[in-house]
This record gives sequence, C-alpha cells and structure tokens, in this order.
Amino acid sequence: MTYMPLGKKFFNQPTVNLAKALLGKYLVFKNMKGIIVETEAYLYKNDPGCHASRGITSRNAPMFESAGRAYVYLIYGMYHCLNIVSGKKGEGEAVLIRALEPVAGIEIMQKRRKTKKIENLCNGPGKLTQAFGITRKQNNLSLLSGDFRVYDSKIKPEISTSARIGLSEGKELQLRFFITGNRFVSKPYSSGGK
DNA sequence: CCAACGATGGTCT
DNA sequence: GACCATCGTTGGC
Repeated sequence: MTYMPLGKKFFNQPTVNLAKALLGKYLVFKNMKGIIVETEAYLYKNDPGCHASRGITSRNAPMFESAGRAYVYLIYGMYHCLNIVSGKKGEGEAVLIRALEPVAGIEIMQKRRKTKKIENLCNGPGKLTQAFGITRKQNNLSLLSGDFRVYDSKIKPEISTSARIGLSEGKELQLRFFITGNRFVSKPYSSGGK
C-alpha cells in the first residue's frame, strides 16, 4: 500500500464535498479493500430523509459525533448500512457508502456473499457490509486509526449525480453520487423505490 | 426482460 | 403496531 490513510482534514470537509471526494478512494477493513464507487449524502438541514432529521436517538447518536467515525445500523432486520459521519460535531450528517469495486480479500467476500460473481459482491449497501463482515460491532468506530480506514488514491473519477435510492422522504434531493459508467455501482431494483 | 413479494428484527410512536 | 437509506427469489411476458 503506497497510499496514505486519510485523516481529520479529509473527513472535515462539507458533507456533499466529502460524498464526492470519497469516490475513487479505497475503503480498507482488516484484509479487505475496495474502491468506493457510489455514495449518498445525508444532511442535518432540510433533509427529512436523514436519520438525524428528527433529533438524536439511541440509534443515530453516532451521527452527531465528530467526522470520521462509522455509523452502522440494521436495515430490514437482516442487512447493515455503513455510513461515514461527517459535518460538525452535533449536526448529525453522514455519507452512506452504497457500492465498492472489490480489490482485495475477494475470496472471503465470495464466501460470505455465496457468489463468485465479482460485480455482485459489493454493488449495494447491504451487500458490501455483508462482503466485508461489517456489523453493528463497527458502529461508532473511528476511521482515524486502527484497521478500518479510507486510503487516498490517484483516481480522479468522473462523477454522476442523481436522487437517492429507497427513501420515502427527501426523494427529490440530488444527493447520490457515483462514478460514471462504473459497473460496480448498485443496480436499481425493478420494484421501484417505494 | 420487468414487476411483485417476503424475510426479518431493531427502532420509534 | 408501523416503519424501514435492502436483497434474493419467483413468476409473467
């Protein structure tokens, strides 16, 4: 690994900037590595789709911590979603990691995901946490030290923007970002987002 | 190809 | 008791 892990300064940029800046960077957890190819921003102001929009609760408390932590929660009783907390302490903002291009630890991911197909290992928020073995044990963990980090890269991706996926509120906001044309970006489910 | 549905459990009202 | 920042499967064309 020739690149450096990113620190405070990187995570402290405004949430939308961070959501875009994360594209093309490496997410590293233990022996697994992937290139971030799809993110969504969740804001504290005028964003009813954000978990933090109705104030602090026991679930969303990590979102109100300082930038650079993991916020991991259980969704639909069986999957986990990984966010990176951003914004100022007390605001309640985060970036959802929605898809990765697998780089290392692929055999473990294939075993956990019960498929050999590389494109199907990390192309969705519930899939990438399953592939990486990320659960609520990683909730509120700092990415500023230890074996859970974001590494810099030289990749300068072309970025596309769209509405976020799967929300019942805040659907109109254009806060989803992904690398244009990347084949590891999540596929929309035909049942059409609720 | 696309549309529909159930699994499954924590969190919030 | 309702709601979910999801996914795999099923069934029709």
